[in-house]
Amino acid sequence: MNEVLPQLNELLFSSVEGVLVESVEVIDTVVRVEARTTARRATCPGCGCWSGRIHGSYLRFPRDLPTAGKFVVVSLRVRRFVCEEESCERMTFAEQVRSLTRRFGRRTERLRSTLVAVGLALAGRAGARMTDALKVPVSRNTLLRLIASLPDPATPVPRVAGVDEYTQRKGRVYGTVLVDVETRRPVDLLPDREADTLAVWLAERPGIEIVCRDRAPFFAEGATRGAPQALQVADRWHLWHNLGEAAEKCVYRQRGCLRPTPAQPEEPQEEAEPAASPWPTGHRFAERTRAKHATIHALLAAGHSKPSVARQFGMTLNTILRFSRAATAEAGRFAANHNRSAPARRQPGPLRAGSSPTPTLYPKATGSSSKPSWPIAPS
DNA sequence: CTTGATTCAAGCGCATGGGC
DNA sequence: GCCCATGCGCTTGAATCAAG
Repeated sequence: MNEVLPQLNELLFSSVEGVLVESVEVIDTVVRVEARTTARRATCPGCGCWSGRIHGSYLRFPRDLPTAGKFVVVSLRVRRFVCEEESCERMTFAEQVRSLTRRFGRRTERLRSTLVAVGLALAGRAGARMTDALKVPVSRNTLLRLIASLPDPATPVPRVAGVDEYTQRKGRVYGTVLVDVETRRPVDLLPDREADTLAVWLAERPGIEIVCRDRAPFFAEGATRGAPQALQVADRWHLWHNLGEAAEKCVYRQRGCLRPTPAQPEEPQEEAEPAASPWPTGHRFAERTRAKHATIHALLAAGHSKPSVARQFGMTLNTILRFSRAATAEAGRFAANHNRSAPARRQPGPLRAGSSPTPTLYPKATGSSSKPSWPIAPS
């Protein structure tokens, strides 16, 4: 056996210095490797000083990469050293084996890097299934945590920066996502969607030549202040989105010109009333708006004031007024979008530096509503 | 110097809830 | 049904202290 151990040592820890294999035992599906550290000294993680004064030792059981399809557990005896530096806060410290262990680590570094590679390639659930096949099973949460703990990769300053908002919790918490439009890769995430935050981020990257954004006033202001040298353009998605909304509302306004479909004699007639709504039954948005409309009317009927209802819903008073005047939720919804056409609005389209849409048309992120739709220019 | 007991904190798996 | 964030409780390593 003594002749085999050096070969096992070379096989199992060829890239690890300071570890000596003492025995290898196979129990069913588990390979248990007993090993110990051999270094005479270790550096204190607190002060960085070397110490050779041993305080004690204990066993650690880091999981390792599988061997021949069997789970491998290393029974590693590590020592605790006494830190002899008087100014150091630590009295003792445990030694770590470079490229094998880390503080609080329950896996060897090579197993950790393998799991990171699986996580990066397959992400949570698929990655977890793959680790089962690789005989190193971990949960999907563990893979995601490993990826999250990686340092952020260095990203070059984009020439064309895409700016849009994202939601951490829909209707409540919004942030800003920045994308390199040319490589189509995300560059950074900002914790909010404030003009100041975006302006600071852009000002730190003077190489940006074009800012591609939606028409939110806080993005317009942030881009104008932070990257005055950059050309600001509207992104394609919002142009199509605005166009689609405009077409939808135009058709709705002219619905009176549409000839009614001849009633089919065999179909039940009681369905005629719900069909008057442009929203499909069961649609989440439609049901939510109908419920909101009914609740607002109920509260007003119960004697609550409109400002009080507005506070309870986290809406502006104008929105409550529109709902209170509307006989149906559908009327309230479209009144909410169409009755605001009094001030002149800009058409969607390329935006020059310094230009910004009318700020009052886009409510601030107050944590009360979901992302509002953009107002449409009057036809 | 060694050993054992104790406490604290990090790592981990699981359950749950919200959003889509 | 899937994805993701979050919280909870358990396990285990780190750190400290006391006793032999």
